[in-house]
Amino acid sequence: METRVRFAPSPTGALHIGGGHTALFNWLWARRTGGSFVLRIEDTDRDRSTREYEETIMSGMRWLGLDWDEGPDRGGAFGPYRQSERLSTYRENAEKLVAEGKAYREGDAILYRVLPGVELSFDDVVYGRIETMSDGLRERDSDALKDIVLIRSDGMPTYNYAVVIDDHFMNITHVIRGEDHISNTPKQLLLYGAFGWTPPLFAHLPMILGRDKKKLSKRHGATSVYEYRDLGYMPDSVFNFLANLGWSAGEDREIFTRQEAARLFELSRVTRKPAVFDPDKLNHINQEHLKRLDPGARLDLVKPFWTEAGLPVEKHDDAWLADALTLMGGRGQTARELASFSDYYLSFEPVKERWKAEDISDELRARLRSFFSALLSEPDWTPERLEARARSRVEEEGAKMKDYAMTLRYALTGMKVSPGIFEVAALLGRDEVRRRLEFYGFVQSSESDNRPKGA
RNA sequence: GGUCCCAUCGACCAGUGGUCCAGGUCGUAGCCCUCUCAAGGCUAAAACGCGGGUUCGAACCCCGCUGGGACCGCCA
Repeated sequence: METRVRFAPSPTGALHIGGGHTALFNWLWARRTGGSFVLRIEDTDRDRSTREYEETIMSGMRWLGLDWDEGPDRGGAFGPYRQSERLSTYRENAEKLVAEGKAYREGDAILYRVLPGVELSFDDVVYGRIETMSDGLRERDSDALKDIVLIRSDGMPTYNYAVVIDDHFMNITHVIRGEDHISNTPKQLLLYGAFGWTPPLFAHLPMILGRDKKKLSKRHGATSVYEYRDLGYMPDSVFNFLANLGWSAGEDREIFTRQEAARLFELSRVTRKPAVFDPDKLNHINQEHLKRLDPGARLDLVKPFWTEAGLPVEKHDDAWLADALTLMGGRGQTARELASFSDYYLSFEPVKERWKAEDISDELRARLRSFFSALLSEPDWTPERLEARARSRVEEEGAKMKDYAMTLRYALTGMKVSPGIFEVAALLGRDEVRRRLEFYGFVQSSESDNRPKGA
């Protein structure tokens, strides 16, 4: 039988980390088994559900690379895929239970009568055997059994009822959802029993917690997947990171692509312990994915952040910019960081803002002038030659490389950290290096008139 | 209060009765490299919550305790 799984968010907000995690595991299982991934919108809460959120959730899923086979936007053989469009199905089936005496009306609502002594145990794919009785379905602080509302007074179905109807009629084989739904499962099982339907397999996923071990919420900072996109994380990284929460590929594999994960995924390897969301680990995973990117792709990723910072991206040639990013090496854990760490390639402005060359004595300035003019006169403008030239100068003077290299670094980048400064100088080109050094008074302006050959 | 779930380094995972004085990764610390910072290489500190069983033998099985968490809405 074909595997059919579903992700069923309610469109009352953006796609959150927890929802993304659930969607991801459903996707993984569908792809792993060659089955179908259904997107169903649970919009029975009229007050909070909007089409806009529905769209936001779908684009959040697309950003993560989670494509679905059936859904409100693309249809399918088991539609409609919005609960608000399935009202008649809910009503008809509830009426059936009323006719059989299993449910009753109360005003405009329909409630299912909970009988005591009904065994509601099930074998969870990840949690194993879970034993419960209908006797546990009580009202808070009460001994009375609580009947289950099927249809509300406003005509809308309740969550616990709608899921059962939908999962049944959509032929869902595996219900993969958060652990917070374990305690809803017995109620749903009761309804499957009432209809005489075979329930799907249930696989509950561990919760994702914040640093304080509490359920992830707004208090913990970024919680929607889009916030991570805006922070400069790659979808591949967020995917990879989320996949490692509650599951491991085994063989010490931690960094992988969606396709690799889909090939390796096993529901039986899902953990039961709630997992704490660790931003440091996400950073690391993002850095790994960033490193694996080819220069062109990395450039595409970083460009928007340069543009956002007001840097003149169009003034430079793509290949050159890609080289600059390659030179950045492993620096920067996100595209945003990488963009900010590399601004000096695109413009001298931020450099000037960061560094004023204030604490340079006249004596030092004189030495720097002589050093930098020697450097600028180097005919072969390559990192190797520049460094060799600098070294011999340093040796002659009995000075330290650090003194000159750091000043050069400040003058070219305005930062105290950067890639090898001779590499940076080589890439920037002789003219640009001269311009920056002149600005700080480390080179006589007149020198630009008798510049050496090859400039 | 009731029902249910969980319990390995600070964090994420590995581990399914002996090969575990517990392994990998992030983070942390140190060293190497070095013009700086990353990256890279090397090293270190760091955990089976507690108590009982079962067994020749338990991180792995059972019970209790403790500690976390979820749910108990005409929200989903």
